[in-house]
Amino acid sequence: KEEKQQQLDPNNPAANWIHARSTRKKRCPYTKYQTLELEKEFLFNMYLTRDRRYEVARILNLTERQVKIWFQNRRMKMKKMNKEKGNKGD
Amino acid sequence: VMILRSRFLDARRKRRNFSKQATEILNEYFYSHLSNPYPSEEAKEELAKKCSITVSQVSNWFGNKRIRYKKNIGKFQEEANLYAAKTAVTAAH
DNA sequence: GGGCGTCGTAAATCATAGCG
DNA sequence: ACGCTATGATTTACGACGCC
Repeated sequence: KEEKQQQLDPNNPAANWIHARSTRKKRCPYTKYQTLELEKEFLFNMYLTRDRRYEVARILNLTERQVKIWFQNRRMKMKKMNKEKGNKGD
Repeated sequence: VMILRSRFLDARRKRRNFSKQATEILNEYFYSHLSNPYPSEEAKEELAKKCSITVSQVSNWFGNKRIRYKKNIGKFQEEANLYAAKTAVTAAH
């Protein structure tokens, strides 16, 4: 394995679009249990109240921020699925 | 039965690689916009049409391409030169 | 003005198509 | 037939911006 962060030389056209988000938390896949419970909650309602968010986070051992973001992502996923559904049924 | 069930549940992941021609079109765009490989929504729609794939698939392709390119520029150098040359020839005519 | 909304994306990971 | 890697899709986590 090779290592690497190649230093982009100024000639490289790609020099500017590569920007590293240094302080971002690494993605960590949720367990089946966590995902299942989140899906159940989503089925109950797509938008969380502050109290529900607190409860769900506590029960699943996630932060409230993670739960909030999970719901945001889940709504985007639903929107995408509906859009593709617009074309025919196989 | 379990096999059929798993296939049904994971049907979304059923995929075929894109045609050689579609890949060609996407790569041409990518390498001719290397300084900013972020197609607008309209450009994505046009690429999708030309490649006979969906706009989401175009977005996925660019997302994967950008990250994989950046992770190992050396590995893509040959490909980059190939498309750069192709674009140059096209422009000349 | 803070907090949650969407939108587009990065990066990691998943699942498998396909090739040697 | 099989193992491996390339490839397309999905999953977390944010930044940027909007609205109330």
